[in-house]
Amino acid sequence: MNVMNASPRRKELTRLAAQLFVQEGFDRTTVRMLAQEMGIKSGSLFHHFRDKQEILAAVIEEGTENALVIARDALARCDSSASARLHAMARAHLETLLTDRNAHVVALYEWRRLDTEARAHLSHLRDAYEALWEEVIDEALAEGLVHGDRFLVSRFVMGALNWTVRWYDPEGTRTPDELADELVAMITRSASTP
Amino acid sequence: MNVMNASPRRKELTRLAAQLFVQEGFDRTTVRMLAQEMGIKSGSLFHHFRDKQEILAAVIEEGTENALVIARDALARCDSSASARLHAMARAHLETLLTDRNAHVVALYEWRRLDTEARAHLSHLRDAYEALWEEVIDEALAEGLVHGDRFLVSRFVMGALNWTVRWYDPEGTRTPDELADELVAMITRSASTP
DNA sequence: CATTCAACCAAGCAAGCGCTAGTGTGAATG
DNA sequence: CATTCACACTAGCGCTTGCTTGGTTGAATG
Repeated sequence: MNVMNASPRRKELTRLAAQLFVQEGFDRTTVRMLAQEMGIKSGSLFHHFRDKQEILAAVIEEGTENALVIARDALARCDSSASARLHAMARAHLETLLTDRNAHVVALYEWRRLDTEARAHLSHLRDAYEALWEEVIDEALAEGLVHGDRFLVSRFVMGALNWTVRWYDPEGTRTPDELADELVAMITRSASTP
Repeated sequence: MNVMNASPRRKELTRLAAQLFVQEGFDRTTVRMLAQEMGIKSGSLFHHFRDKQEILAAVIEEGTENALVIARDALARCDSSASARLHAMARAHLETLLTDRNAHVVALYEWRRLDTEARAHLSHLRDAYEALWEEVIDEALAEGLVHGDRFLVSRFVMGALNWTVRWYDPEGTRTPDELADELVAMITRSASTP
């Protein structure tokens, strides 16, 4: 078996699995469907993954790790004003969400299908990502850019952003960046009225 | 068979099904599990519902119809200012979402499992509900209570509200009404700065 | 040139799935 | 009193599921 490593083949298989999981949902995606999409037989699948659950974990892990990297990069690259950082974070969030869409839809919708150990491991990744958000929100609150409870604000913002995977049309007129800016504008116009 | 009617027995079974669908997900919930939860044998289930799909449709239909009724009542009961209507709509949304939680979680997460005809029928219900939202948002925009694109604003707001089912704790300190008011406050403080 | 090894396949098992067929009730209806 | 009806049961059919087993490749390694 070839578990626990990150061979290029495994990465490619993970990408294909993400697509199928989005199309059909995790439970309705059979190992035979996965194998066919990958151009192999169903038995061969278990050379790369211990079981079906591990494929799901691999998909979610990849997506969340990417999100973390992109968000950290974006924050490191922008200047240190609360406004710039808030914009950067929102843009980074939508960028990952909509370009690496499959993995994130799976993470959002199939999280509960993870078994206990996988969930424990991935929870840390997700928490690290959400910590970035709360940090940025804290700065925005401190500068009076937004008002309200830090917990509530970050949940509302993440809700609004994550919901976009349900309606956003990449062929439409708006870019993800414009979307992010509009949301930030919606919640920060209150800045000048204390 | 007893399909297409709304016997009290069927209503009760639908409520139980909603709970199981939330706990396990639609696909992982077997007809045998449903039957056991209902205190009957699996075969008897098909006296009340044509097939498993119809149980899902029943769950979602009930939830959406309730949401419509509650939202219309709330709008009819408040005064006609844009602010009052916006608050009423947000409160009504969270009230249904969090008290009739099971049905709505199913509607949000298992929508794609509906077959074509059921989806067509339920789409109308959902559209009617979303139309209420856009109406209220339009009024808020007209009065300068919020700014931005009507389409975007309503999507962002619904995203923020629907996301609450993922983190809201009914045992916590905040009531749904307070939550709704805080969200409205977050996006309307911009009113006095044109 | 022998060995190793990742990658694959063919075949199939045991369990579980949605659903059906046929039957038995006790209460309401005519 | 005969009939109907809603509701439940038993038994199981036909199929799909995730996964295992044992064996075959063709390229890389020493």
